Amino acid sequence: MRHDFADMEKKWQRRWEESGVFHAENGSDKEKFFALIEFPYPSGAGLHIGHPRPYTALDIVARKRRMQGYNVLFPIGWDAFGLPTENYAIKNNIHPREVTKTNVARFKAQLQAIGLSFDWSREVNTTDPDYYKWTQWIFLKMFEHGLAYKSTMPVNWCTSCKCVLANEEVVNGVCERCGSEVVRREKSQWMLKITAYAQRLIDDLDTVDFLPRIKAQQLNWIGRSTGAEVDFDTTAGDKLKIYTTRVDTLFGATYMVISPEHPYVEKWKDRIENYAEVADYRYQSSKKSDFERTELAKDKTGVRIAGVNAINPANGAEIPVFVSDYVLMGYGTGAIMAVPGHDERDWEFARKFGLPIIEVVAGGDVTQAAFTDCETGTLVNSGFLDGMSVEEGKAAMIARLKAEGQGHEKVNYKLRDWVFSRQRYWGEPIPLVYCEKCGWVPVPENELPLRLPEVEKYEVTDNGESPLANCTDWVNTTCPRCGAAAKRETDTMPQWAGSSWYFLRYTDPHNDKALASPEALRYWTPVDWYNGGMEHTTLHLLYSRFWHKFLYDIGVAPTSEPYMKRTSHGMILGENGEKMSKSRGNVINPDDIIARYGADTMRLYEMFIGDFEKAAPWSDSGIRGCRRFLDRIIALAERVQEGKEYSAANEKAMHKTIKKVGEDIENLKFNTAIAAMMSLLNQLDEQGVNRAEFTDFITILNPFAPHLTEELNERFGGERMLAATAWPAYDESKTVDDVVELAVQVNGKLKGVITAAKDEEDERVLEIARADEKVSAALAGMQVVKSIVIKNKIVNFVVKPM
RNA sequence: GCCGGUGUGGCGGAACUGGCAGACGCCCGGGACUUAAAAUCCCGUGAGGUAACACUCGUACCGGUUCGAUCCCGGUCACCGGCACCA
Repeated sequence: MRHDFADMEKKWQRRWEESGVFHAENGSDKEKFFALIEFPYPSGAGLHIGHPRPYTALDIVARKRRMQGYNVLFPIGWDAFGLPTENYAIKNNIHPREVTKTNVARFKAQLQAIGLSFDWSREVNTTDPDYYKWTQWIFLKMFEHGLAYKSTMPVNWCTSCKCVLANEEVVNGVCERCGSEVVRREKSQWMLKITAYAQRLIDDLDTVDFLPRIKAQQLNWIGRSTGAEVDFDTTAGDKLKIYTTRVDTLFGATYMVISPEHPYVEKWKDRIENYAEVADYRYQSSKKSDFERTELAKDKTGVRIAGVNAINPANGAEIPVFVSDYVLMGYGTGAIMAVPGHDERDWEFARKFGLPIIEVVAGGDVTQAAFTDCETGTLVNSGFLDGMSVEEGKAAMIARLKAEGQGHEKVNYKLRDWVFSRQRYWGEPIPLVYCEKCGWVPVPENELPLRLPEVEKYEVTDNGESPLANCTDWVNTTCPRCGAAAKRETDTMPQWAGSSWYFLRYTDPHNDKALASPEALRYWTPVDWYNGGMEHTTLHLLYSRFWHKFLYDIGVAPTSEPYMKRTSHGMILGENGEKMSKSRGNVINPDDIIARYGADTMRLYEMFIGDFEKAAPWSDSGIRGCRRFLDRIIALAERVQEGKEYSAANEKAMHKTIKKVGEDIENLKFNTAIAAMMSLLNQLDEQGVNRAEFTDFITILNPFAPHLTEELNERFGGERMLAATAWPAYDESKTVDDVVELAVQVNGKLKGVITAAKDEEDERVLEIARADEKVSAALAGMQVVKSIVIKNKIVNFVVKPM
């Protein structure tokens, strides 16, 4: 029999859509299950072969849960604002809206061809004004609550995109998107105060089921450290506040360093004897990009501030103050005490500038290298701390500083506030108006969405302003508060905005009164299972957790965490084991694969290709094995014996496989689930199969290869679609064998395999084992010192020569 | 440097968290069917060794614990991912 996969697959995709079997139901009293995949950015390149891997995985989970009676929400949408679309639009002179429309249509057709069980009636698009109305609304709420603020600060400026980037978007000093150089620039930006949520973002990780490596990466990114702030008196008559994690080494502080951007450079201007030199150093540093500043890190630079010294509060010593760009303004207080004996950077700096190095923790040789071990050292040369461990020393020093009003404990985070402005066209307009009299005033809620105006050109203006700045009709408005002439904010939001809350919209996507109704949110959220790429761990995943916590705080979201469970998939690599890319010429196009093998085969292969969580190279011959598997099932269908008798062997295999496939799906072990079904096919092929057995088989295969299994089910007169059929139950007692094989070892070396009844008495098992020919040969002339029987598994005779 | 992970046949990968290493698939070899090829089906396939058995070795490397280690412990090496002048 020949199968026209293309027609057959289209037919079932149509049937599913017409029947609405995959529609999630609001207001149901069934138990819900919310499965979520990261909605794609509809790029011009079309769907990548990597997309279907996570999509199919959660599709399998969703299909199975539906068959198990859950009310399943498995939605899809488009994360469609963003630079690539805008750049393409500029280059080809097409409106970004049109580009988006085209790309979405293409993506949609491609996704539908895979047979994913999305509820297409809930499709969302971040560029739809009915959607971004609520993105703007959330921003305004944050503004109201003081979490959105404007700040002039050094920002990452991509020289090619002509756009500000968040720290997260700068990778190794270059733009994550285009790879161009990123420099620092002073700009006035909208910021979101994610740092206010740092501790909660850490703490609540304990309440969710994320892969350990995801939690570890988030913790790392947030970068909490516990230390102390200490005030140093200065000869300028003021106090210089520093942050340190090693207060125990205070006696070893022999100089201070402040960042070039530190405000004291200006504050002390009149006292600094070499101000010109200091100012020049500051200017030189400001010209360096972050990349240069860190890459050239090995060689420390700096300038001593002549005319101001600091007093070490531990011992009253007067110590010099330097400016150096190895101290960053953005972390701690922008100033440090330098303890060259016990900090590598300080040690290098001290060496270069000939500064004293004092050992205050014994255990190393500070003339050779900084001794940074906190576990083993004992404090020395430290007055009242002498003899203490590092930990004891910290506590004692903090107590004393507190008593003297010179310092206190302090927790710091590496996490910075989120730079939220983009000088670009294709993003959500920031709904604020600047009035000379009233300052920043929100656009009234009833005027949302604040739509993107039509403009002629999307290019950034030469001075780095958003293209919206040229749109004077739109920019010039009146103040919502006082009615005076005012100007709109012309920056737009970053791509991360729309994706920070999209999953909430799915619960009630057409609501025009709220981002979603409280009932829908209460029923559907949190997301039960969210799968996505590791590359989003510190960006999207953290941002959306932050937004969700805020929505929780203002009573919109019912839970403080958005996602109960987060898993991650590995990339699909090219056949040569390298990352797929046009330049490497190893790109596989999903359209071609579907045309050649069918969607079921592609689904199956992407699940069989390897460990779901790890990267795996594509293999053209590997996928043929999966197609062969389906062909063999079609062949087996021809040989189904109506009314074939009950077969104990088949029954056992069935129950075992149903159990294994069910469990493997829940554990992301799709590869072994498929292997188990391949084994089952081998068994049924040999033993013959009756209709009931065959039906159970295609039912558990249905989530993996939904089209073919529906077709076969229909051919066998199945009354309803497999998609609407119950997931088969298994009988635990029928998954266990009543006769088991045991390996028999002599001194740990395998000598033979015996069969015995399950849970057979140890004595009897030993008897059978001794009777085995090879075993008895191995035991001949030996004295058995010990006999070990592990139930249903193994027998081991420990022997020595007689 | 810090954090996380990985290392198993020619290849992708299995192995109930201490119990027959290599499931399942790919590739490859042999055979059947065919005028022939493709497709399909059957057999074989970790390495050494043997006429065939036997036997020996084998989960990156070295050592340890154990009746028994891919799994646990100590050390070494290699690779991948994240962070990184964060005091």
